[in-house]
Parts: sequence; C-alpha cells; structure tokens
Amino acid sequence: MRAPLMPTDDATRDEPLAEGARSDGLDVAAIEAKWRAAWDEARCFESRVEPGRPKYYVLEMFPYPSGRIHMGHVRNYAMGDVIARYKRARGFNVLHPMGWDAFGLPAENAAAERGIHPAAWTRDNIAAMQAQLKSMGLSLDWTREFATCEPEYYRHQQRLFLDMLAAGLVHRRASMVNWDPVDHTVLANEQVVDGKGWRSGAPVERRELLQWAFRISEMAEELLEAIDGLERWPDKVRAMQRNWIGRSAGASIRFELSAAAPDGAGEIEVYTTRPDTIFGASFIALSVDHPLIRSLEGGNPALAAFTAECRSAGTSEAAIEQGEKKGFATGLSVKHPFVPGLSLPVYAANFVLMEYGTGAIFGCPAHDQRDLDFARKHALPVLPVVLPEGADAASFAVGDEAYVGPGRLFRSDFLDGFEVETGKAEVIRRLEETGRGEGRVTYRLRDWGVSRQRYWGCPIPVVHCEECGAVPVPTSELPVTLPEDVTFDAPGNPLDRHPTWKHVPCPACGKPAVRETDTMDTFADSSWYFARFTAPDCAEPTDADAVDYWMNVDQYIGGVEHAILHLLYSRFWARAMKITGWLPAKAVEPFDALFTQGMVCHETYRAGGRWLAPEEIERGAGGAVTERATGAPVEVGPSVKMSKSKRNVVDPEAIIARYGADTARWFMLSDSPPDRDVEWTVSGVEGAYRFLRRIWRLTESAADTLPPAGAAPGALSDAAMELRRATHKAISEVTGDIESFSFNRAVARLYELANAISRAPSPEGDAGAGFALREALEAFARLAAPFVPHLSEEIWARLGCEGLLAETAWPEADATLLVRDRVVLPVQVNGKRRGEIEVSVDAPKDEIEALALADGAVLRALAGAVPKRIVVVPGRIVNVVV
RNA sequence: GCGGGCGUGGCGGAAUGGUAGACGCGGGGGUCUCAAACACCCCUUCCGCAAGGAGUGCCGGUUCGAGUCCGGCCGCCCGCACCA
Repeated sequence: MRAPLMPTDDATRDEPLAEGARSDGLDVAAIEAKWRAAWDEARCFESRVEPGRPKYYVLEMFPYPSGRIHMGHVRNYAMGDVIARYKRARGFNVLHPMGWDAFGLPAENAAAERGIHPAAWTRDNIAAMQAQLKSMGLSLDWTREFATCEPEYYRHQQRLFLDMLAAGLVHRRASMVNWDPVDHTVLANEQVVDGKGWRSGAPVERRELLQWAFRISEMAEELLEAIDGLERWPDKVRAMQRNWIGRSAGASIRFELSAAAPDGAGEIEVYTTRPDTIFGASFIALSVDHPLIRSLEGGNPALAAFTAECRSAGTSEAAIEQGEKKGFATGLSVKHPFVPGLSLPVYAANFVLMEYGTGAIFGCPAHDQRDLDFARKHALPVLPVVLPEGADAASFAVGDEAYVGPGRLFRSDFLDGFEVETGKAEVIRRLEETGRGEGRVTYRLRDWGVSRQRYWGCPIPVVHCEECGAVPVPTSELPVTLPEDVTFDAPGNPLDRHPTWKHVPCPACGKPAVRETDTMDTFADSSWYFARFTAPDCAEPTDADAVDYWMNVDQYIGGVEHAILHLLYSRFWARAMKITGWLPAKAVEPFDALFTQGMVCHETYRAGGRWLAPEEIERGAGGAVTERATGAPVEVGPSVKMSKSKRNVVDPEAIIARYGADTARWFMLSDSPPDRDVEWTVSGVEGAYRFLRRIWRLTESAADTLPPAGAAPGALSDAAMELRRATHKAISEVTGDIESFSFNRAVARLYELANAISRAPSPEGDAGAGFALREALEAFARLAAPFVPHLSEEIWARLGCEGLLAETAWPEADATLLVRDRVVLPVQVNGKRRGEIEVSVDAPKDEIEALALADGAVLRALAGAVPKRIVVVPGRIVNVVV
C-alpha cells in the first residue's frame, strides 16, 4: 500500500528521513540546533523581578525523573510553551521554570535491583531528561532549575516543616496503616492488591504506628469554601476536591449503655446524617477498631475471631464491594434517647469505618440500604418513619429496598408531620436540649500522614529523646542530610538500620538520642516547589520580594491525575506558608488558573496474545496488519493511553530525531482539543511534517522576490486585499484561540492562512502583492512561533526581519481589514436555507428584504405564498416566514 | 450509588441560538515523471443522473430559526464511594 520511501509505522526508528524529503533544503536538525543556541546566547527566557512591569507565571507540573520523557510530557510542555511564548510576545515578564520532582520509590527500586545508588540513578536520569526537554525548544528559564532531592532544596522544606510544627500544623499521632511484614514498610492503599503487598505478595497487616501528620483536616472548611473562588479551574477538578473533602452535616448522638461496658464506658457516641430517622433505629453498629469493641475482645474469643477476620480482609475497593455485611452481636445494648424502655442491640460490624465520624452508627433499616441489608440478615425490626408523598401511613412498608427519598415523618412522636430537613433541625434541637447529642459537621478529609519508612525522601528533622520526647532539630543545624553509605539488600528502611547516622545527642538535653528515620511523603516536595521557583537560590525558603512579585501562578498546566492530592496539598501548604510567614496572603490559593490536559493515546497491537510495539507491526495492501518479524496477523485494538504494559508507546526522542521538535509539537497541538485525549498516529505526524515543509517552501520561493518591509503601496489589487484580510483574520482568530486554550483551532487557522498564502498573486512586478505576501508570511511566522518556534525563527530570518522572533512583539490585527464591505447572506424560508444574496454590509433592511424576495430559489420555495414576516439579522441571515 | 463530562462524515474534530461538517487525516481522480518518490490541482456527509431530499444518539418542548437552550430517555468515558 505504501511505497518504500514513505515513512510508515516504523516511524519510531531513529533514521532521519530520506534525502528526497529534504529536497527543499530544510535541514530540520540543523535549524533547530541553531535557533536553540541563539536563544541561549541571547538569554531570551531568563527572567528577573522587574517591579512595575506586568508579570506572567506559567508553570507545568514538573516531571519525575524516570529517565526518559514520554509523550505526555511533550503534550504538557508544548502547551505551556505556547502560553509562555505568547505571553512574552504580549509584553509580559514571563516566569517559566522547570525542575525535578526527584525523590521517590523508583530510585530505591533501581538501587535494590541494579545496585545503583538512588542519588546517582536520579541525577543520571535528570541529565538525560534535561537534554531531551532542551531538544524540544521550550522557552524555559533553566537558570532556575532545581531537583527536590538536593539538600539545597530539601533543607528549606525541613525548615518549613519545623515552622509548621511550631505553629501546630504538624503533629505526631497513632494511626492505622497497611504494613507489609516482609518489606517492613507502610504501603499506600494503592499498593495493596487483594489484601497483599504489591511487591512482596505477603498478606498486609493493619497496624497502628506513630506517624507524623499535617493537620489538613483542621482546614477542611476553609479549603472547601475557597473552591468557590477558583473560577478558572475546571469544574471537574473543583467537584473532585469538594467530594474529597466530603463535608456532611448531621448530628452526633450519645446512646446510654444499658449496662456499663468492661472498660467502664457508659455510652456510645454515634454520628448520623439522618437524625430525623431516630425513631426508626433498630440497632447500633461499631467498627471492629472501635475502642469499645477492642475492650471486649479479651473476654470474648468469638468476637476476637470475628474482628481479626474483618481486619485481615482487604481494604481495597473491590474487596469491600463484594464483602457482605457481617456483624457480631456483642451482647450489649443501649437505651433509645427518646423512647423510654426501648433498647437497641450493639453489634460489631465490618462495614463501619473507624476513620469516619465516630466509628459508630445507629442503624435505621427502613431508610438506609446498608442498614436494611444488615437488618434482614440479623432479623432486626424495619420501622419506616418517613412517609413518601401520597403513600398510605397504615400500609407503607419497606421490602428489599430502603426508602431514601423525601417525605413526612410519622410514627416519630414529636417529629410527626415534619419534613426530612426540618425534622433534622428539630431533633438536633431536642438532643442539645436534653444533652444527648448535638449538631455536627463531619468531613471525609483526614489528616495527611506523611511518614514514610523510606530512604529516598526528605528527612523529617526531628530527634527522639527518651527524656525530652520528639525534639525539633535546631534550624541552625539544617539540613539533616541523607547519609550516602546505605544499602538496599535488606528489607526495610536503610536509615533505620544505618550504623551511625541516626545516633545523635538530643538537641535539648544533650543525652544520646535517635533521629527520626522516617522521611516525608514525596507529595510534600511538590507542595511548595512553585514558590521556590520564584527565588531558587534564596538562603531561606522564599524571598519576600520575589514571591510578592511572581506569585500567584497565573496558569498551571498538568494532568488530571493530580486533580485531588497534589493540588489539595499545595493549597494546604500555601496556607501553612502564609501562617508561618513564607508566603503573602494573596498566595493562599497559589494557582489562579488550572488547565488539565488530556492523555496521549495510541492503537494497541496483539499477535498470539503478545502485545506488540508500534514499530513491530507492518501494514500491508488492503490494510492487513502483520507482525514485521514473523508475518503473523496482528489484532489491532482500540486507542488507549500509552503505557509500557500495552507497549503502545512512541518515544518522543525518536520522533524528534526523525521529524524534529517542531513537528512533534505541531502535531501534538493540532488534532484534539487540549483537554481531551489525543490519538498519536503516524499519518498525523506525517501530515504535520508535510505542512511545515510546505510553509517553508512557500517562504523560500517568495523570499527573494519580496519587497523590503515598508508601508503599503497606494492601491492593492483585489487578490492582494484578499490576502491581507486573510492575514488579519488569522491574527485575530489565533490570538483568541490561544487565549482560550483552543490550540487545535489556532492550528486550523494557521492552515487557512497557509492556504491563502498558496493562492496569493505573484509578487513579481506587483508591489502591492509583494507587500501583502510579506505581511502574510511575517504574520504566519509570528503567529506560529509559540507552536513551532524553530521553523518560525528560520522563516523570520529568511524574510530578512530584524532580531529574534522570540523577542518580537505579537502582531496586532487591523480592525478595518476584519470587516468586509459586502457580505453574502443566506436566505431561509421557514428556517430552511433556500438561497443567498450579496449585499453591502450596511444595506438597509428593506433593501435586504426586497433582494431576498427577488431571489429565484426563494421564490420557488415560496411557491406564491405571502410572507408573514421577514427576520433580518444584519450580517448574518435572512429568514422569510410564511 | 454519588459527582463530572461526552454523543456531529470512514477518522480526529469546527460551528457568539443564524449557511452543519472549518482545518487536518484517510480515500478517489488528475498534473508532473520513462516510471516512481516528492510536490501541486480537483473531488470527498448520505440518498439521487439531476432537480431535490435527508441529516448532529432517541422522544418531546421553547424559538422566525436548535448540534447549541429546556424536559425526559438511551449509550459511552472519567473520578469517588460500605462515608453512616
């Protein structure tokens, strides 16, 4: 199907394109290197505080140094670069930095597997990825580059930690964790698969450990309310953050135990969002981790067996989803707060979470599905107390489905007749009156546990002393640096088993003590890097003048996978840094605008159950796809996110080597709206490459015949005017499209401008045509510069223009060229398009009506009918209504 | 279950309530060439020779006019979730 010289699906091979493809004299690799050197030389992209000059801070989420950039990076950074170059051309003092989110587990895994030190592995990766990013021609201020794994960065993070500790924003508390007994480490929920550690395969234990935690839950309400002000964030992300914080209003109710529990407890406090259904309560259920249950376990082996079983069950979603509602009757009972003589049995239940509310609920089976399932299983009463509109009070019953809708309360004593919402208020009022409970707001958001039993993270700057407790390391002794001499041949935390590092005198009393050997969650590193970029060499965490000038980030761009944790943590840190004096009040919401880009997808290929990479397949005549090496038929699967496991990845380095960075950038931005997924295709890349060469040929063929830049000669031909109008339309539209993040539309507008240039009259012997063509080509270069900066510079230079395009102002559209003096108006009859008329743009209505009614096609459609009304929308449309 | 989003040609996608399908990909035809490649030109929603008709997931509604707004369905994608 394809001729041999056409690059096909093996486009990821490194060979540059055949000579024939470059017969136009465009040596992509050479010009790209040349212009990058020119920008470096001119230091175009370095920025500094310039009081009084408007600034623009554009930031893309910084990468983890995995070793190679992937297409997701290309997309992310191409978008950010469009914004940065555009804003710079608009006269802003642009801050566009890059750095490395360099702590994390993969470095330790590499160390364990290959015997490389995590620091060496990370630094090598940074060097490799930095070279790759530089090859993209991004307008980054590399003088601000830093890696979070270097003491020059994390010393300040330790300082911030200590300030937060002093301000009460960090505390040490016991918390339940997933503990891998083989690897001797805490696992995140995502690292627990089917109840087993993802690496060790060992059954995970739930353990209580002392862990450092940021008190983010104290800020739940503020973090929630401030979401309303994030007007330039995607609704989706705002909704996700709201859900994550998970505010719910309800009541806590204290139920008096009929007989005191073994631990002396006299009551059980439950949390509910449906206090109005209190008269439908038929049982109490406690989490198996509830202190009362724990106190009962000792004297009740059957209960202990039950709780042990529940705790060993996986905490994964799937396990919970399939798990049935299990309960164990404790034999205890409580008194109903409003019904004298009524007692409710107390269960331990697997579906009650200790982490939410009070770890105890009252069950109202008629109006909660889980409670109903539980009640049916344990033969507990189901008492409807909410009567749906129109239902009969005497016969209304609940079967297998709980009634959770609105209605009026009944069989509820003093609540009878109340609506659900007013009933809630009334019962809360009564609870508060009798001292049996009160209204209470609960959040799903929990404190952020940051202790990690890892080596490759920021050391927590605390020393544990038997006498003094947890003692902060004095700021004068920062940084607490990671020891270099560590081994990864044994499970557990190398810091913990290091022979000397952790043994230090107590900073307070001087007696022998031990360092905290846990390191911080790497999310901490990325929670304030945006502030550090404003003054990366400052001796303190931030510089007041720099953060005052540069903050906030005007435009933040990254993947939606960070919609919750990273962004929420950053919002928390910004507030904490304001409290501790490291950020101004205006920066508590550090990201003014957020854009979340879609993923990069590619078709998938399988042969005989094996995944094949794109370069391993071949397309034959008739579209048949086969494996290149074996000729085996290949099954082509749907386009999904590029991933190593499905092998549907295309390496940006290979693409850049073959086509150049401009082609990669252009295609990445051309096809799909930036917030949607984009499918990477060879034909699309080919198309992008063809187009860039075409515009170069247009430049090349015209350049020597163009008049020098200057004022427009007196009269222009119609064709020249047509080109001028196309040029200024493109300027106007591309500008709007970049402002609205519609890069795919901007690209389409540039194709249109190129098409107009193709149709342009010859400049030879026609000064007006020459003027229009020069204007069009210069405009193309300037408008395309944010997308394809190297080629644009080359065109700019070829046209003999002064200076670097990277330092040239954005073009302005001439408004007089955007309006035409004559327009074609479609004419509808009853809303159906029947004909069109050409009128002068300011033609009076009656003239337009007369012309419309005289149009042949319109007359035919009217078929003699008399118009009842004629709607004329000036410059738009005419509609004849009969 | 809750929340968010999306349904438009063969494909990616355009379209302030105003000519649906811009622009690109793919496809077809042609020019150039000994022949290719490269490039350039024309065509390309569907039905129809044409005139014309139909058409933006489905059903209704508002409007002179609906892909767009409203109501109700259907389907797909993403996030969260024994959250009391």
